[in-house]
Amino acid sequence: MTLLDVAQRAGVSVATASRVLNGGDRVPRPELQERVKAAAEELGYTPNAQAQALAKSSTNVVGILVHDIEDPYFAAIANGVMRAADERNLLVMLASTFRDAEREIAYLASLRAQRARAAVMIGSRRTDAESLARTASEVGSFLNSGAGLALVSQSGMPAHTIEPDNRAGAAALARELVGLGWRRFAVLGGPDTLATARDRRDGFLAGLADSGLEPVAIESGDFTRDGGHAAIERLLDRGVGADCVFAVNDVMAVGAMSALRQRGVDVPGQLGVAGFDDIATLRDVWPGLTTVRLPLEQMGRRALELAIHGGEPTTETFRAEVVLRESTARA
Amino acid sequence: MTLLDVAQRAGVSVATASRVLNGGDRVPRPELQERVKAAAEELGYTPNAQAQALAKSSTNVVGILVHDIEDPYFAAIANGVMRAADERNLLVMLASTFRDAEREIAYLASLRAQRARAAVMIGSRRTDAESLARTASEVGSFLNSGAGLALVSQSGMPAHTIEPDNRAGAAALARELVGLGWRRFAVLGGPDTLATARDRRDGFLAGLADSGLEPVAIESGDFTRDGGHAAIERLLDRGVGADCVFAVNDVMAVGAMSALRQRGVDVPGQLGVAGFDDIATLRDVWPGLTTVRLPLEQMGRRALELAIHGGEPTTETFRAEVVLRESTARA
DNA sequence: AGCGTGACGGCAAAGGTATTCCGATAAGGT
DNA sequence: ACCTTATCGGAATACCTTTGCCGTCACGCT
Repeated sequence: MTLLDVAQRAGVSVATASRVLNGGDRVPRPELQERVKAAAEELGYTPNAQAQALAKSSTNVVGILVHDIEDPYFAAIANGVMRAADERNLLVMLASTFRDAEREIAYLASLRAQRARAAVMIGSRRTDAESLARTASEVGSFLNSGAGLALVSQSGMPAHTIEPDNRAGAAALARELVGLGWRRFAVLGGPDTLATARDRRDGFLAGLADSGLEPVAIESGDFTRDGGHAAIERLLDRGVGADCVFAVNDVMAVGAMSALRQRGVDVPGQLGVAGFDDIATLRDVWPGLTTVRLPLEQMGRRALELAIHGGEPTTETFRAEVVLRESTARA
Repeated sequence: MTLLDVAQRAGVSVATASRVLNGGDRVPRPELQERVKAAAEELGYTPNAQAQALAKSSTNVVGILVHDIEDPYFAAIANGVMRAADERNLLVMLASTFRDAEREIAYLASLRAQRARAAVMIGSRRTDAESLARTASEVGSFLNSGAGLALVSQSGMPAHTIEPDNRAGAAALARELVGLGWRRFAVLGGPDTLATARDRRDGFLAGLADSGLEPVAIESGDFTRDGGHAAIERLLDRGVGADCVFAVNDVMAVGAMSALRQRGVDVPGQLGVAGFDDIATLRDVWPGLTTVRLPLEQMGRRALELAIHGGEPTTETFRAEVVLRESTARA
């Protein structure tokens, strides 16, 4: 089961066997190749990846860190990373941090211990100063170990960064909605510590400001389906007279639509609803959700490319595109 | 950066350093522990996981194989596996096979090369004889290497198996629907090579047969949203007079509902729709989708437990539970 | 014929850690 | 005071592969 067994059975040295099976720079005589390959086949030999990694001091493992793999947003980006990894014959270690900064740091350390070639961290950066500092420290160690790193939606670290243009996308959405005739907007924001949520909210506000408008209400909630559900209920209870509501991501928007349905509020008849992300799984909800599309898979692909390529830290911005559907149609 | 560096800085041997950092059976004198820990801290030492694995000839890596991580069905199960892995301090290598049997086999071989402690394969078994045989062969090698293995929805291999009770769940759904007053059923089946799709279809037919009913039509399509969309269109074009349609999974059902909406067919007024899986992300579609709930996360958890526990091959069946919602409500 | 050159196989070291075994030291018992 | 035993640190070895280097052999050229 070891290379030695193969070599002995083929009647050659381990060096020769290794050279045959690796197809490296030096290739043994055809006859020996035959013998070694046959021996490996008969014995069902599988190289020990750990030993290879140790000998070569490099691996073909890359890591992906997501907050929650069940969230379709992360799944879509991770999918892009995995496709790119597959094309390069890289193995993927994927960790779900369950939105816990400690786990994120611990996993990054594990990846370093594994001598991973590169890692991609997906998720919104937090603005909580202390955990940010500890993450930054671990990121520094990781990069110091010689591995590549790319961040998605998480700038401020000395690594490659993929940044969706949340502000511009949200601003464009605001302008489109105003163009449709909506005027009295409410915003369902996320936690203030999530930069993504903030950027989208602020971008939307900026877009409104272009038309001299201000939102009639801003309500914050979790960045999840239930967060959107709860936030809109609070909004309705407060009785602000909005005619259109913008949720900073699709799952919040869907949660909000569900609450509206329970309360008998017609969408878009009584209230328009818009989201952000254009999650594929949610494209069939009714009424179709107006949203802002992000090229999630492509962002994942590119993140992996940057991570394994290394080099000077780069920031690449991906444009977002407004998608108008029935949930904001005007009569 | 190696253990030797730490040992030298602490003025002890590598053996002692290893013993301190690992907390094995023998524990050095407290004073030395202090010194070693301090040295490790100052140097920012990270053990080389490859070298550890080589020395111990065992790893703390487990693998997950899914067909498509973007499919919420797989994501939910994988999530359960990852939670269980996290609790046991295991690292997860996740591979998306993109529904390609070759990739699946190759990944399993990679996992073997990595000396993974265990693997969980999620996805419907195929009934294609040839690829089944090759998979079985690789599964045999994998188990032979001493690693654990559990399969979800994929019986017929000599490994632990987690089996959702597709037949019973579909049959129960059929009986409930009949109880509601539906009579003329159509079935949107999946590819015939997918055992999951077949079992659900056959279970549904058996449930109908209990009431002496037969479906008015069976139409097969891809196991995806688009598959459901296309299948129902073919059904409508053929003009079969169904009053209720059962799709063998939720994403197909949602695709079908979308097509019905485009064609102006009211759900459930003109046609009832039911699915299978109770995907969390789709619980907010409207009208609410009648479906059969599977404890997906729990199945994932259990799969990991069985995989790392090893022992004699077991089969555990998880019960499914009918969830009635608006998509099959009778006026 | 002699020498240089190139090709090719094998030996051995390196890569970092866990662990067995041995020697030394200290403690406890008679 | 001497012997036994327990304890603990360290040297050495095993884990498996890759790869630099050396020796050999054959071939071609002068």
